Amino acid sequence: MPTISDVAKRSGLSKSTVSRVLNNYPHVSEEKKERVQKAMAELEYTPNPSARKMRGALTTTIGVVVTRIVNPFFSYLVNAIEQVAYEQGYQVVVFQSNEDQEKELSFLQLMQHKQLDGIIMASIENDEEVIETYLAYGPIVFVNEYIQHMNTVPSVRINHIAAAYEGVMHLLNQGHRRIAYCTGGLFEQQGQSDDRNIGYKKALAEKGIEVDPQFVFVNKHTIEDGESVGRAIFQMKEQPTAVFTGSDEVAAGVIAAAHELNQRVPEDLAVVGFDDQPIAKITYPKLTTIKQPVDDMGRLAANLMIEALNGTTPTENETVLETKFVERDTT
Amino acid sequence: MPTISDVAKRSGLSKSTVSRVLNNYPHVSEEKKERVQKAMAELEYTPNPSARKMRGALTTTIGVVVTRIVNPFFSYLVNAIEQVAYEQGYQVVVFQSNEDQEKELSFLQLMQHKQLDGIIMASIENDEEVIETYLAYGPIVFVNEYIQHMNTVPSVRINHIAAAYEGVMHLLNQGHRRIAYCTGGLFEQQGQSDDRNIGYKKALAEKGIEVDPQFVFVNKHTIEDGESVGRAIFQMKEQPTAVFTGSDEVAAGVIAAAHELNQRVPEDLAVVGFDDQPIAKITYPKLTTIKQPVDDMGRLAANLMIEALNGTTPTENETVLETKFVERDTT
DNA sequence: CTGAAAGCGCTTACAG
DNA sequence: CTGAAAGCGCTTACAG
Repeated sequence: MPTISDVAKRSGLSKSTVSRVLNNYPHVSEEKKERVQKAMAELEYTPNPSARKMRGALTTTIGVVVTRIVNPFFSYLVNAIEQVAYEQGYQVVVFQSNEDQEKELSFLQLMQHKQLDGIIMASIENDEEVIETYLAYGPIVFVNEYIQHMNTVPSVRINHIAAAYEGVMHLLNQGHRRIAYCTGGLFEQQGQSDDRNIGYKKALAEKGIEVDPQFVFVNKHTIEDGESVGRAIFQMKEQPTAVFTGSDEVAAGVIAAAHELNQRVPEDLAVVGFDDQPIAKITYPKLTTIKQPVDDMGRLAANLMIEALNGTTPTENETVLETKFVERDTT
Repeated sequence: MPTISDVAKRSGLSKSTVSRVLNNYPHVSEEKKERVQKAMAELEYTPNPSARKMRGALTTTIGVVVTRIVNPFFSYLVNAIEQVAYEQGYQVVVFQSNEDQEKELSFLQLMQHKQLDGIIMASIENDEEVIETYLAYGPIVFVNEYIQHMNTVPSVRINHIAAAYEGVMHLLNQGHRRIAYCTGGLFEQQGQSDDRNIGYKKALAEKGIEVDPQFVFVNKHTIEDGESVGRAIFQMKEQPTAVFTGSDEVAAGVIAAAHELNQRVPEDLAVVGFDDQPIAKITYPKLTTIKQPVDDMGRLAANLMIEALNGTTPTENETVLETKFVERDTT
């Protein structure tokens, strides 16, 4: 591997000068600049990133934390972030926390030694106080998740309350009164994860309907989870006539369970998904769902990060994107 | 950030000694070792990875190249690799090539400056000669894809020929004679990507059936691709009665098209997928497919890589895993 | 505009 | 068993 000294020797100039053209330092004469560039090309020289980092230079690497990359929502989000980052000359490295606080912490730590310039968090396991500590080492951007009232970190997200409200209200307007509800989190909790719950409760309350605890399913994420929810529903004495799920995958599982038990969707059970992933179009019937602008979210988060890295103070500290109710055939 | 000098000062020893305990160097007295460890703990010292890399030390980072992370096959593969790597103290960073040679090349280059210890390639865009060059900088392992007769790089894969043969033969045995075929690649080409084509042709040949070029769809990857394939099939004068697809996603798209056009699966068109991804269970009817042992593939590839990094010559240079034909309701 | 020198935080012969 | 010193490949004041 050729080093900066090799380039200096070959061009007959000093390492300082080579370094200056490498970093687009303004005051280098055109002539020497060309000599250096010629030498770099001939030697196929590429700077050693480790050496640069040690000098405190930027790494042009952005970290993205997600819970699980096999979740399509996250893989599409990462994809969008990567697109923007790549255009701007940044590399992105993806970290799976698996909802493990310790793991997430170890990723945050990578900023300390300049292995990462900044971190985009699409999931949050640690507390506000902990995360705040790492702000000293580089910018952090929240996307998808956020922490309420924490304005030291810019966030990009959707209005979960409104999205859930809209979905549930759609079912109510269709005449449904017994509406089951699935969430990936818990039903009684604090912070952002409670937003969809609030939307559900709000819609019900407006119609004077009380929440039936039996109809609430917590901690549901996968197709399998959805299947078991479906089976549970169809076994109930007083069955719900509709279910609002937290993700297209759970919804797809519910529909699969309906087929299994020879129940009709939407006649016996209406189903609303969340996300509008590709699978929403291959369930049968096709899934009514709430479209998240996942590409926009990723792109905006990436842009916010790059702005922060360039020292620009972000114009928006809290970007809330619109969701879109997509009516298909399961309602 | 505390440095090695801080630890040396605090423990009253030299940097050399600190470095030795850091690297588990054998000849350090128990007493000094403890003093160093105490100082490290008190200072919350963590070594600077950039400085270590510059000295040529391992980075304990493994790169994984895939075409697109939004492809579930790849996200599950990455997930499995990461699990093993994490247990062994390695970090993995994922690279999307988007089937771009240049991009892939830039990832390979990261080994040159020790940013990456080794690379697991789940997709291959560059030629054998190019890839071979980078072997000088670190180990490479192929998983999923491979290059025929290239025995300088260990590979983990399935027998694509046998898998496709089995799927097509299943249809033939059911009496189908007009069997369409979708591939993610081309139909006439060389190397590994041709393997499934060979299996298809072989099965047909055994029954004395000629390939109908009209029935061959190339370059199909997504659900949307599958839908257009389905529409094309149902428009044909002499329709195929079955289709063997290259992925569950394409198969799901075909099924969606069938629903749209009021055609029955499998009565009007039998469908076989490939991969056995989660979506295979939520199509209606449930998808008959070929299960790839994606977790095993990922785990084995990761283990091969770690062995290579530890200087062990791998026992197997070419690991071929079994696929499993999973009959559900679309055939 | 250009170069010599110091230093980033480590590791590793070389002595002892 | 332990330490002083050199060096990995860069960047950046400091002079000129």
